[in-house]
Order: sequence, then C-alpha cells, then structure tokens
Amino acid sequence: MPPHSEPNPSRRGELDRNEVIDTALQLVEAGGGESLTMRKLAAELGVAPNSIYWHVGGRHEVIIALVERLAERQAEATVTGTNGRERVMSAARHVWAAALTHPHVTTLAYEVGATSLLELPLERALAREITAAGLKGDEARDAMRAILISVGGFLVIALRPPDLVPEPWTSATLWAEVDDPLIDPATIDSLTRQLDLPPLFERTVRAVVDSYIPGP
Amino acid sequence: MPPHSEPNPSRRGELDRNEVIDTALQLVEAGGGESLTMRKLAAELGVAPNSIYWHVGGRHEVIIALVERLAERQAEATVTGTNGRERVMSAARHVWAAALTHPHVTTLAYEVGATSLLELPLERALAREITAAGLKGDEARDAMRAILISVGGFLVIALRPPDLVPEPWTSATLWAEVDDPLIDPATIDSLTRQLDLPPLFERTVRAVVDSYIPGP
DNA sequence: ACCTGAACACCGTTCAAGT
DNA sequence: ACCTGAACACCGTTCAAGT
Repeated sequence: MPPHSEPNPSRRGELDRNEVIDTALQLVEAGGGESLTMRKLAAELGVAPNSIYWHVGGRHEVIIALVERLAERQAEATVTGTNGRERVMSAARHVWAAALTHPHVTTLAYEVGATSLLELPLERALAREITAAGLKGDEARDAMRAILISVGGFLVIALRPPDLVPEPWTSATLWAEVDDPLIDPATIDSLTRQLDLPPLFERTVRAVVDSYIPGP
Repeated sequence: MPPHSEPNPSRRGELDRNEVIDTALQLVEAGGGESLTMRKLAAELGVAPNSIYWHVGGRHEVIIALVERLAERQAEATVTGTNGRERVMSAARHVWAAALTHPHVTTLAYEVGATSLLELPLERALAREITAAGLKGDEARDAMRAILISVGGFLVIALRPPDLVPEPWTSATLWAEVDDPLIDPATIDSLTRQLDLPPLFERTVRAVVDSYIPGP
C-alpha cells in the first residue's frame, strides 16, 4: 500500500498530499461536506480520481486529514476572566465560537466521528482552566464532559442548515397547531417564534459551569 | 440472511402507501438510515424502484413519512414526581429514553431536520410540566429549549455508532498522548477511560432544570 | 514512484410507455 | 390509476496498465 500516514520527502510529481488536503478543505469550507466528492476533488486538482487514492487514500482518509489540518491551524484563543467559573466559561465560549467559524468542517468532523480531533486544542484549554479551578481526576473529567456536551447540544441547533426542513414540519409550524389546555397559550406562541440562541447558550452553559466548578 | 431481506417476486399490484412506509421503517430500525435506499426498499416490496415515487415520493418524503409514523406510535409516557423540578426532569428523561429506544430513526430524523416531528408528543409532555411548574411565555420557552438542547447534547454522544471512529482518533487515544503540565495527570488519565453517560446525564440535566424551574 | 482508463457496483430520480 | 424498463447523472473504489 502507498505511504498514506508517513510523509514522503524523497521526490514527488506534480501533485502532492498537501495540495490534495488543502483543496479538499477549501471545497468543504465553501460548499459543505456533500460537495466533497472524490471526483470533484480530482477535477479541481486537474487529475484523475484514482490519483487521490495514491496520495491520501479514500474519502474517509481525506476527511480525517482535512480535519487534522484545520485543527493545526486553529489558533489557540486566549482565555479571559478573573475567577475559575469565568475562565471556564470563556474556554467553553471558544469551543462554540470556533465551531461557528467553520460550520461545514465541524459538521463533517462530527459525521465521521472526528470531533475530538478537531477540538482537541480547545478542549485542552478547557482542561487547563478546570485544573486551575481546583478540580482533579474524575471530578474534572465529569465537568469537562458535561460542559462540552452542553456546548455540543447548542452546536447541533446552531449548525443545522436553516432550510433543511420544509415549512410544514418546522418546530414553529408544528407548535402553531398544538392546542393543549394544559399548556399556557403564551408559551405556545413563544415556541412558534424565532429563538435567540446566544443568550440561551450563555445562561444554560453558565448553569452547567456553575454546578460543576466551585465558586470563587 | 433473514426472510425479510429477500424480495418478493410473487406480487401483483396492491402496493399501498402504508406498506411502503412500514417497510421503510423496518429497514431503518434494522440497519440504520444508510440502509434505506429506494432500490433496497423497492426490492423488499417486490416492486420497481419508481413505484415508490408514485405512492409516497422520493427518499426525503419516505423519511418524513416514516418519522411521522413512529411519532404516532410513540406512546406518551407518564410523567412521575411530586414537585415541579422532579416532574420536568422526568419528562426530560422520557425524551432521552425514547430516542435511545429508536436510535436509528432518531438519527435519521435529525439528519433530515425532522427531530421536532418525532419528538413532538414528548415535547408537549415537557411543556405541560413546565406550565404546571408556573412558567409562562418566553420564560417557559427558554426553559423548554434549554432542557431539550441539553438532552440533545447527550443524545449526540449516546447515538454515535461506537465503531465510527478508528482507534488512532478516538478521544481516549488523543488524550492519552497529551502531556500538559497545566493539566492534572489524574484528569488526563480519567479522560482516557470510558465515560459512564447516564449519571452524567442525570447530574447535568438536573443542573439545567434546577436553574430554569423554580424550586418547590 | 506516480498517474490514468476502464470498469464495477452502487446511488436517486425521471420519463415515456404499458396495462 | 398504477406500475415498469430504460436511461440519466451521479457516487466511491479497484485494478491492470502505462510512464
């Protein structure tokens, strides 16, 4: 089998692994995961589809490589705040913000199960703040996972393409048809309106952070 | 393989929408979303692929219909608990449990953006408890969304096929290689071990519930 | 070592044609 | 009204063959 995992510094032709990965990354950032096909990628590179198999591997390997590349590029954002909870919250916000900056790659990474690979630098930053806040071992691990899972829940909503679901089956339309005497009408009305996600993120993730991270 | 995987060549006409949807649902429950192809479905029904277009429509419409069908079947579980927080927590657990009972359909529903359609009966149960707990309008809506998003975050982890990620890129392996003096070693060690999700769910969702729902 | 043409085994979907 | 054969426009992947 060809040298997928190890770089080959000896000599090369016109096409190299780096170029393939960069182009794949561009394709995904521009048009989302479904626009990354071996054939389109090959066409973009002006090469036959099977050449990619030699340099990188199949589609799955291309995706892993592209996620790895973006992870490297991911600038490690600086955490702010003057106490443990604030700093942990800040690290959590960085995970959220980074994912929103690269929605397509984040979605694709999730689909192939490479989320941790993409987020590792930012997860480390979070782990450092949790350590600094005084948590250790399983306690620290639980705090970390709980916070990341909460952020993940919000990302699921935020990263969903808005036109994915046709009108009659949106949450809003569905709730508009609900007539339940045990549910407050004002609540139903509120459920049919657009949701402002960032403030809800702030309040909810803070609740999770506060419950796991000791106060100042 | 099982008798259901063999096509049925001995049929004349009499294909109806219900049969198509039921078979599609079975296909998904058995083998996940990717095993629902128009051609497999047609073969299962002993019919040409294009017949399905006449009775139901394209793949997307088949999926919506199948999600709708399961939603109808979804028995509305009874909420337990003696105070508001307990009862809201119980309703949240039902959403979680229902999704785990039908992991493939839940995943597929998410992929086509029909999560609300699938969960509507259970979301209504949650809305009733939130109403009963005294919340109204935007406040109730925020509580509802925050709780569902938190549950969703856990579902993302719980529903992910375990063998999706190859060894070298699992979260555990990635963390095993981390050597950071600012992170407690016991924490890193804990991050490389298997996570017990249910207790974390319980504690985290409860924190969210407690922060949105007034105490007794 | 590097790249291609051709092929295989799939997809979803459409459309004219049959009953 | 109901169903099909045939085709179109795609996929990912493999393999023998060329340089």
